[in-house]
Amino acid sequence: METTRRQVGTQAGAEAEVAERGGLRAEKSWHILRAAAKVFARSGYFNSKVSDVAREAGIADGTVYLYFKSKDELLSSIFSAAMDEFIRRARAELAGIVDPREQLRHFAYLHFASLERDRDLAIVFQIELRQSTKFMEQFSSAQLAEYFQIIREIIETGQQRGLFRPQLSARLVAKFLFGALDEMATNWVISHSNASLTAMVDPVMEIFFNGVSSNHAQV
Amino acid sequence: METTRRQVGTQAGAEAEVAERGGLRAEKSWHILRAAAKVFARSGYFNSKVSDVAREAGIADGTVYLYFKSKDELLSSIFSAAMDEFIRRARAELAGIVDPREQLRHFAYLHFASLERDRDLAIVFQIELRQSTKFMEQFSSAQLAEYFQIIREIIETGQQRGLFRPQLSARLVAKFLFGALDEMATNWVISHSNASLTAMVDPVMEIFFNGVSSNHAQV
Amino acid sequence: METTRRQVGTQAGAEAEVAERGGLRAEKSWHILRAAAKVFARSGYFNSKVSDVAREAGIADGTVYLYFKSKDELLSSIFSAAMDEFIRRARAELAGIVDPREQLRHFAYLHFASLERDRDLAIVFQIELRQSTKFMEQFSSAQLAEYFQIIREIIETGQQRGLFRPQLSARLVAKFLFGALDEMATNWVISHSNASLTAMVDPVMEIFFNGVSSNHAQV
Amino acid sequence: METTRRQVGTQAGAEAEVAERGGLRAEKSWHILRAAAKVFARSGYFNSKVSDVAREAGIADGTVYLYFKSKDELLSSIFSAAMDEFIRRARAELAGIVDPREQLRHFAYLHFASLERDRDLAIVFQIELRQSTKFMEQFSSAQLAEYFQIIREIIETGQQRGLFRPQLSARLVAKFLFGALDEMATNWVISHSNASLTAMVDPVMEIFFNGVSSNHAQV
DNA sequence: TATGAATGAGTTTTCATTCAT
DNA sequence: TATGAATGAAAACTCATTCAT
Repeated sequence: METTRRQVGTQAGAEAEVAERGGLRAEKSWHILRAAAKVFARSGYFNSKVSDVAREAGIADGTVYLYFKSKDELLSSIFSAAMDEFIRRARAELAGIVDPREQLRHFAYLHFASLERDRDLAIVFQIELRQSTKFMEQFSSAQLAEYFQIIREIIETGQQRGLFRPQLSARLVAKFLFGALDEMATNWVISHSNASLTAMVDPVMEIFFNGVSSNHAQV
Repeated sequence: METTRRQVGTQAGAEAEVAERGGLRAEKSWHILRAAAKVFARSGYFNSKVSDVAREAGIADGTVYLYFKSKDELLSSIFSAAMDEFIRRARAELAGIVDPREQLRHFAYLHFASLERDRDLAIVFQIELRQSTKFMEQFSSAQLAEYFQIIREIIETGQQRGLFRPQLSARLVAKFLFGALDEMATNWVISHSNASLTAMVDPVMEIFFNGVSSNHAQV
Repeated sequence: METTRRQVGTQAGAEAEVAERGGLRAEKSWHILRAAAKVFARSGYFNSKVSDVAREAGIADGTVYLYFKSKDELLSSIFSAAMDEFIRRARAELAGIVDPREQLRHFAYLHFASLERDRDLAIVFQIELRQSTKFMEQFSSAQLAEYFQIIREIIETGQQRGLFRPQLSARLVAKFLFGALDEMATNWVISHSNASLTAMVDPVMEIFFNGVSSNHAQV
Repeated sequence: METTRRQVGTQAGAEAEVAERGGLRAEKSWHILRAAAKVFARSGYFNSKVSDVAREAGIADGTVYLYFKSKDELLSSIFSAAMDEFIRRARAELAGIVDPREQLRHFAYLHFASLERDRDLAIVFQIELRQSTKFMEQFSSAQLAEYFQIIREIIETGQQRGLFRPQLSARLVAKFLFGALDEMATNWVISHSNASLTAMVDPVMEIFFNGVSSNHAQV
């Protein structure tokens, strides 16, 4: 069974797409966010100066503040924008899949693909965004909640259909899966791996579905 | 099958134990580290001032620098000290367990127990230490490597004994497990949960061993 | 034979002149340098805080760093600016004098006059700039070299014209003269003398030209 | 006429001599001063730590304060001790010389010789001691006064005997000579010259006595 | 909208000096 | 006398943010 590769698009494609969706303001805003992601990925959030971001974006320092109200908001907006996009796409693409197992697999694929096609974003997501309790508490609850919600819904559907073991807590399973995917992603970023991250989807999901025990001996 | 609860000790017990092991210098060094963990956990690393740590430890600002050469080293020493202790204890206790499945379960138990008994440490580990590429790259490789190595060894032994599926990459499985455990821990910290973290060991390991699929349908 | 007193200008005159020559940036830069010289002269370089300089200049602390990259550079820029000005003026005015003896005398006059008309500068030059090997080695070679070069050229010309004893090392004579002038200046500064420094030109040059021996007995 | 080379002694000789003159306290005090001079010469006064001096002297930090009451006093004591020694020696040796011209020459010789035989001392004298108005004003007056006094006395005697031009201000001439000697010394130190400093005595004194003008044309 | 010069709050770290032993 | 652990004052510099143009 193969990893589904529905058109995830190239990075350039994504840029164009986003640009055409918004007006001029949205376009510039997005342009600044791209610059910020690149700068943060290169030097780390704390070592990056707002003026570095401005220079990368080809605008004056003050202009950044016409679009974002603080350096912090630059970081959280990178997260929000990418998460919105991810969730929008996930919901859209998952709607076309029937089997909850394939839905989960595709969800994992989208997760990895969105990081793989934009390494700057991956670095910001896996490394820079983890700083500070502020982010972890503030954003986790707000936007990650929907991420988890999607997984939970699929799990619950799968349980209703007899595909997943019914006694498992859907909430726990969702965290379990996220933890596994997140660790793969972090590891891929930190190791500066050139290997494909999406190639990990099948092996990871295989363990997730079947566990590590052989002949399914109950432990 | 129950989670093994070999004497993990209380936090107070641990303090006394460490103190008697070292000389006066080690004792004071450790005292400062405790204060730092408490302060960092309370306010976050970046919002904490070295003078806060000094005050918490009941010493002068400058004295901190007689034991640690920078604020950064305070953070990394919290990690190192706890990891050393964890690994030492894990190796010791795992040696007394024969079944690789029980070894993994106990490993997970130790992981959760060491965070649960010291919430300051847990916060520092799950939140504060994730900041900056510097830490992630610097310490990951050095000390986390041994953490992963222990898991891998158990996995491989289990595979040789026919307990774990032989075709799985031990490396991948180790990351998978760590990711799941780490996410549980982070979630426990962020949600300010009063629930027991160690109580999650069995449910988590159950999924890890058996997967989420019902009747083990190969996906 | 009198000391030539070509228009050396007042301090106020000098300020205006420099200001009109540069752009706005140069003007502000120069304004900060004046403030720094005043503060350093008053309290000494090490006892002066950058914030003292900023307050004296009527700007914010950080603004100093938009024009100079360190407190050190403030000190060295005072030297450089004054030396550039001195050398420029010296070369210009010496060009109009034929007799090498009068050239040397005028050179000494300019040296003393530039210190006398700006006591802050004099204090910085004679006292504050002497601190640290760093300055002495760094700037000596770079800018003092031209100072010495001017003297040497005059000496050599004088020797060719039979005015100065040909067997003397021009290099040695230049150091000899500088040493004598420098000591007079330092003494004038340290003693808080109200006496005229330029009044010392003729007596000093007289000894320099004729030596201390009476009836020219060869010693 | 040759530069007199009365036994000025080696540095090792000097150390022994001083040591035997004082008691144990004086000996240790002197030992610390040697260490301080070495450290200050190597790193500069401001970059040197009291603990560096203590380590160089092979004693504990606190012990330094049993002999000197501050880091500042360490610097000024180096000056005082060397000046005392210099003046004592100069007065003693000059007493055996009749001709004021030879006295001056020998005085210059002693000045250069004492720096040449102890480069650490030379660096401290020519560079480190010049820092801060404090030193320049405090010590100049106190101990340099006697230095100048010696020169003035010789000058005045020489004038009475018709050897030096009577109309010259002895005070001015003393400064003139000191300035010239001081500049040679500073130059020798800064240029890291391996050339002999004492070799400069004769050429310098020759200019001092006879001036630079040829055929003694009155300028 | 865009600019970019100016602001000024904020904190780690050093190291001379002390003093209990 | 000697030690050296502990003290704590002190300041250069950065950079996010503002605002007059």
